[in-house]
Formats: sequence, C-alpha cells, structure tokens
Amino acid sequence: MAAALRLLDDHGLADLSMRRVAGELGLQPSALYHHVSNKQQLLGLVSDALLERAFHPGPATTWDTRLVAVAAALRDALLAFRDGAELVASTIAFGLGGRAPYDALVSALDGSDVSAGQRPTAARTVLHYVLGQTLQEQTRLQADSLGALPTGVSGPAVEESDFLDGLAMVVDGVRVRAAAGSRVDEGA
Amino acid sequence: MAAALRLLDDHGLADLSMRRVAGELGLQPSALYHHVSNKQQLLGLVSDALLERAFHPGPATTWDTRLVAVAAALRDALLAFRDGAELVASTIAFGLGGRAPYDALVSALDGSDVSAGQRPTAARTVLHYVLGQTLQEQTRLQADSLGALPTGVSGPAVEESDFLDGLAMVVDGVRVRAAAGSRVDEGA
DNA sequence: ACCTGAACACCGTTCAAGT
DNA sequence: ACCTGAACACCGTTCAAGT
Repeated sequence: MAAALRLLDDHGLADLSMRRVAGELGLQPSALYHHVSNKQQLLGLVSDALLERAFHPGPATTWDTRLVAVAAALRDALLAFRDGAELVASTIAFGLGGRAPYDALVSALDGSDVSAGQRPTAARTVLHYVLGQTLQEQTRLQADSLGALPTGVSGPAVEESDFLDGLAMVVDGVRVRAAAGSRVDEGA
Repeated sequence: MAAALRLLDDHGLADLSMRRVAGELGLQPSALYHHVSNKQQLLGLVSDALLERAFHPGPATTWDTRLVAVAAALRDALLAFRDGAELVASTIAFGLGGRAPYDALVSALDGSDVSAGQRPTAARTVLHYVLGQTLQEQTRLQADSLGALPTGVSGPAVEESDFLDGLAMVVDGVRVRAAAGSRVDEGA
C-alpha cells in the first residue's frame, strides 16, 4: 500500500499498474495475484489506504456542521493525493472500497430530525456531490498545472468557495427534511 | 459514432478500444488518428453522440419541475446504453464533452428566483447528483445481471424512487436559494 | 485527405514450476 | 505460502510510406 500510494502521488493513476506496483516492490507482476485477486481489488485497497491516511473529520456539535466537516475532510483527503478523487470515486462507484466516507456521513446525522429512512439518501446525496465536485476540481487543477501560464495570476482557491456554496445548498436540502421530521414530532 | 455506440452497448466501455472501433469499420487502428487526436477525444464524441440520441428532456412549466424533468431525462439517457453513466460522467469530469446536460440544467432555472450567480452552482450540484447516483445504479444493475439469482424476485426499479427521493432533496436545497432571492426582491 | 503496415512501449491475467 | 518465468491476448500511439 505504501508503494502504491507513492506511485499514485508521484506518477498518477494511469501509472498505477500491476506491473509498476510489482516493480516498485522488486517482484514479478504475477506475484501480486497471490495477495489480491485482480487489479480492481488492489485499487480498492489503495483507496482505503489513502482514506485511512488522509480522511480525518474533526468533531462538531450540530448535525449540519458535522455534515459540512465530514464533506470538507473528504475533499481535503481526495486533494491530498494526485488523482485521489478519481481513484476513490471509481472504487466507491464499483463498491470495492471507500465505505468510510459514507458511514461518516450517516453518523453525522445522529441526533438530527432526519428520519432513519432518509439518512442513507441524505448521505448518498452529499457523497455524490463531494466526489463529483472534487473530481472536477482536481482535474481542472491538474490541467492548469500542465496548461498555459496562470494568465490572471488568478488568485488562490476560487474553487473552495464554489465547493462550500454547493455544499451549503445540499445541506439546505437535508435541512428541509430535518424540519419536516421535527414538525411531524411536534404534531404527534 | 454509430459503430462506437453499437460496440459500447453490445460489449461495454472496456471493449471500446481504438483497435475495436477501427476493426468495426474495417480500418487499421492508426487510421482513426486522422479523424481524432487521441482516445479521450473519441470518447468525448461518443458521449455527445449518446446524449444526442437519448437525452431529450420534455417541456415543463415551472423551474423546479423543469429541473426534475431534465435530471430524469439525463438518467434515462445514461441508462439507455450499457456503461452510459460511466462514459458520460468521465467525459464530463475531464471536460471533453457532455456539456448539453449542464446547459439544460442552467436553462431550466430561467425565470426562477435563483440569482444568476447561483445558477451555475445549482446546475453543477444537480448534475453531480444525477451522474453519481446513476453511475452507482447502473453499476449495481450490471453486477446483478452477472451475479446470483434474483433472490427476492426483488420487484421492479427500487432504484427509481431512490433517485427521485435524493433529487427532491437537492431541488429543495435550490428552492431555499430561490426563496432567499424572492425575499430580497420583496425587501427592496 | 485518408489510409496501410509495421513498430514501440506498454497492459492484466494465467499457469506451470520452483522453494 | 509465496514467488519466478514465460506466455497469451491484448492496449494507445507514432510514423514512414502509399494513393
């Protein structure tokens, strides 16, 4: 995992091949198949290793600040490694890793008025937002670092506020459900 | 494009290689490089061709029903081709195609109280939700079609209601912004 | 303008064989 | 249990050469 993460961060996801990982370890490619049954599974393990090292949401008191904190921590983790968003998004989509972020989002809703039935929906929605937005961000950042000069010396991190704006919208959507839940309670 | 879409739908994205597309046309692989500068560009064109054939949102009167209609039409388009969600999501993420859905979402907000500055954010948020959710849905559908027996004869399209539930949450988030916009107007 | 033929530098995966 | 060596069936891309 250490070798794979080093390879990922130094050369990108495209170079994270079975042959290169094996080479990094001084092994033949076929040796990896004694520890993993195919490349997708290895990528799932690398994705989990990345999250273990970089995904550390801090504590927060209310459910909505917790949701924002988990989302921001996930974005930070994905941006901490080259192609991190692409790797984690794809392993999550194919269900071979990256369950920690989803679980953290569901836990963030503990003590909220969002009904138990709606929490998976809320968690998935926030997760899709963070993955999609961060993937696009990271792709653009890497395109810029290869592309033309920084024509506008464009200033720092225009993207972070974009991220937080969209995130606030999603959280507002969840809040509407929380309000509906508490109204039902009050009505009962 | 017709050959590529046939290949995609019959054999999946993994088999949509330059060599297979060329073979389908009775050409050498190198011949494709006279029409396209690399594989990513070709995938962008295939993605746009897919959307042209399958993405047809119907008309709707209010901005929020329009948003839902565009989102549902996009989901339908992605599900209409094998690996459609994966193809379109990746070309959109890398900025090589699939601009039509984003544009349609922005247009859907015409006449809403969402401010001009917030419309791109709202459109991106809905777009990320649809792509992420549909990718996960399609992946699971295809895993099921290969995997074990339908143990529960599980009933039709549990996923569609999941999709609509999450979509409603996102649209609620946008609605909060629309309400904020109209309140500003009333206040002035 | 459009295509062929051949080559370069890679892939993931399998499998017999070794220790 | 863990690994090597060799092979199979592929990749994307380049480039001289043809018409």
